[in-house]
Amino acid sequence: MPELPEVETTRLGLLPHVDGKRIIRVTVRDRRLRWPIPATLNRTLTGLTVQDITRRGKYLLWNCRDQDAAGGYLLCHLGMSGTLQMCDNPSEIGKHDHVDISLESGVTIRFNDPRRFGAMLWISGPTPTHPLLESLGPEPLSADFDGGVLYAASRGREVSVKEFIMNGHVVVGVGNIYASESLFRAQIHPARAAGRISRQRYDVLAEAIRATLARALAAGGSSLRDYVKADGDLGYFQLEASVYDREGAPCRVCAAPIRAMRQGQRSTYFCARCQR
DNA sequence: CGAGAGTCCTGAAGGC
DNA sequence: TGCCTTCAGGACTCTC
Repeated sequence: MPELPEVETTRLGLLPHVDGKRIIRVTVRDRRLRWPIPATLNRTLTGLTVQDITRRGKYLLWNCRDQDAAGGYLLCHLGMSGTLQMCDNPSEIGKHDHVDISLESGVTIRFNDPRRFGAMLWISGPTPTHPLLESLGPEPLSADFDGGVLYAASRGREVSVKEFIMNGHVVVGVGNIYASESLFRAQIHPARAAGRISRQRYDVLAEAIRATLARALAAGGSSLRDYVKADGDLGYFQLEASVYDREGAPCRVCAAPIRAMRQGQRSTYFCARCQR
């Protein structure tokens, strides 16, 4: 379940292997993802050089150009089970190996996605303009993100603060795990209505989100199950969760049992004593 | 516009 | 051992 730190870790892992390299072939074995992979992807990408990979939220954007700077962006989303990694043995095809991107250097990058919640789309043109990217909120680790942003966006909203911060139109990259962890750090009860939280508390929450994501990023991306880094090493990091998946276990601060509940079809974990 | 539910999918885990 | 059910999760899409 890649969250933002895992996506960023993937980006950083791939970059040195693809930056400035020419694509010689794209093999699409199974077009079925969140949306169908464009049938023309191989024809579109072959011959282009990867100029850069950037990230917007959990979307990776491969800037691919020819010598006249024509081209566009390959948009990738890992969904919840997708991996983009260096492929040591491209002749060995495994289950759910959807796409191979072969570079002139001999490197092959493989996209595998068992649950097919991921995406691989093509954006033609000089800028990464796409409906999926249009109304996204700020990057949580950028200077554009602070308590003021959360406060302003939350006025009049009855939705719970936990669902609010998971909304990509409010702030990008806060998934289910880090939403619970950030709220614990900020000592805010996850069921509290977003519109009834003070500016001061949003300052604390914004900092908690930033710190939680930055810590996970520094640890090399986290996952609790099946995440694998771009270079193929297991991305498990034993950065311990404060509340996530710890129902019944003692709060690391006050020892009260961690509680679980459902919010918007998602599991939430919290300490009823620490979080108000 | 906001809120809430539905949807896609596979694999792991739990119950019997 | 094996089948069946449930759950997990990102985020778009639909309905009210």
